[in-house]
This record gives sequence, structure tokens and C-alpha cells, in this order.
Amino acid sequence: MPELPEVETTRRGITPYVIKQQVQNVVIRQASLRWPVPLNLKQKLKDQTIKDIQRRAKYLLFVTQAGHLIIHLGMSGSLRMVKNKAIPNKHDHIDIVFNKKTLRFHDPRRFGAVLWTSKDPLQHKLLKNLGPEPLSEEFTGAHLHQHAQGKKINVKPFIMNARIVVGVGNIYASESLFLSGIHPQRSAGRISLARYEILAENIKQVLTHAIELGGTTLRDFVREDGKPGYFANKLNVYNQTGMPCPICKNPIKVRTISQRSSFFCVQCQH
DNA sequence: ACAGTAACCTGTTTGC
DNA sequence: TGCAAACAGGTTACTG
Repeated sequence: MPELPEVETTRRGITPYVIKQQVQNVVIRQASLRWPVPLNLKQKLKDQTIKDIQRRAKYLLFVTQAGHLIIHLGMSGSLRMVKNKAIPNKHDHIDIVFNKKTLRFHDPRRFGAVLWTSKDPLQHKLLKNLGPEPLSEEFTGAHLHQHAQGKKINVKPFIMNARIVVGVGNIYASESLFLSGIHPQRSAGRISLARYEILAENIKQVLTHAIELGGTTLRDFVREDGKPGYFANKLNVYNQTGMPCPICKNPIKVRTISQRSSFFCVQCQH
């Protein structure tokens, strides 16, 4: 479900409710997620105070004195603040209970992850090989161009590779390629530096815009308060098969590239 | 090193 | 209408 804007929207939404709050209890109803939820999570988290919530790629990092709680939402995960007495629904796998409210992790497909580390979270196996944040100065067209040299992979899966740049998922990959006039199946190694500079800029723009609108709700993404994000109204090509291209009015096409649906305009993208 | 594919899991949509 | 196949916002792990 969530790409970077949805994870960032979640982070901003829940932060006011959990910052400086002490964990009263941890309830694990389902420990079988993408990786097993640590059996000692309750023991680690209980009585800890959440100092901050940071984000690296699509991982949320809950900072405490004793270590970091790492949460990834996978394809269908969401975090919501609920009343402490709220009765759990199906797929409400984990509760982090605070004094006033409860943070509830919901994830039907269970591709998400809830982990704990006492060490530097950035050195965690899942985080240490990640590429730059797309909204950082480190991420540039030159960065993309440099890493694309000699690569035959299609540019769409290339920009979705978290070792190259993090946070660009299936929606925003299609959207940023459209804005850049680049065909999703062009070989990554055969794109000029000038075009990569345009692409990097468009990735930043589209992610920033999506964050401002609270992310994209296609089916079940909800913010911490249960409301949707409004970027779905702004999509140019994603999920727009057959609709007129906003630029040339030709119908938008869909094609499977690297096992993912890709949406584009044959007229405007080369 | 790289490219392509299968896998993890459940719910919803699509097509016959 | 019913049933089965296809598909869904992510990422790792395996294959050749």
C-alpha cells in the first residue's frame, strides 16, 4: 500500500499522539508478519518513552532510550490511533498502548514488519544498504546517471530499486516518468544525464506534492485518523488506463514491467 | 554483478 | 450468478 508519502503522512499523523508518551503495554495478536515479531518486544518496549519518530525510506523508527522500534507497512499495513478500549478488528495484529490512546498496527496481507533493535538502526540488515533519500540533496540526476552506467534494466524498476534511491514505489515511479517524458521500458544505461536531472527533479516534486496532500488512497490507505489521502485526484497516469493523456489526449496504456503494472502515454514518453 | 522470477499473504476485482 | 483467475501501494531471496 504505502509509498514514501503515505509513510511520511503516517509519521506526521501519529507523532503528536506518541511523542513523550510512555508505553503502558504491548499486545501481539499475530506475530507472523514478513519476519516474526520478536517474542520479547513487550519486555523491550514496556515503560519506554517514545522520544521521536524518524523515517528512513519506508521504515518508521520509534526512538527510545533502550533502542528502536522499526515498523514497515508493507503492501497493506496501516497505523492508527484508537481509543484504549477499542475492540480489535480482523488483522489488527499489534497494539502499543499509551496512557491516553493506543497505536494499532493493521495489516491484512502481513507483508509488513515490526522489529526491535538495540543497536544503530541504520546499521540494521534491512536498512544498511539503502540508497539516498529522494528528498535529500544527495539525490540528484548525476546520482541516477552514475549508477545507471552499463545497466540494461528498464528505467522503471531501476528507480524502484531501494539501493539506487528509496521511497519510489509503483505509483510515483509511473507518475515521475510521465512528468519526465521517459518511457518506463527505456534501458537505464541509455538515458542522458540531462534527462536524469529532469527525472530526479520530478521525483522530488511528485513526492513532495503527494505528502502535502496526505498521500494517495486507492483502496485502503488511511491516515492515523482514518481519513484518506487526496493525491489520488492528482494522478496523471497511474490507474488511468484508457483515460486521455493530460497532455496529448491519447489513451493511457498499461503494461506489466518486472511483475508490476506500469502506466504511461506512448505518445509523450520515449 | 546483473537480470529475471518466485515467494511471502489476504481481499477484491475481473472475466468466463 | 458463480467460480476461478488475476491483481493489489513492497521487498527479499533465489535462479541462471
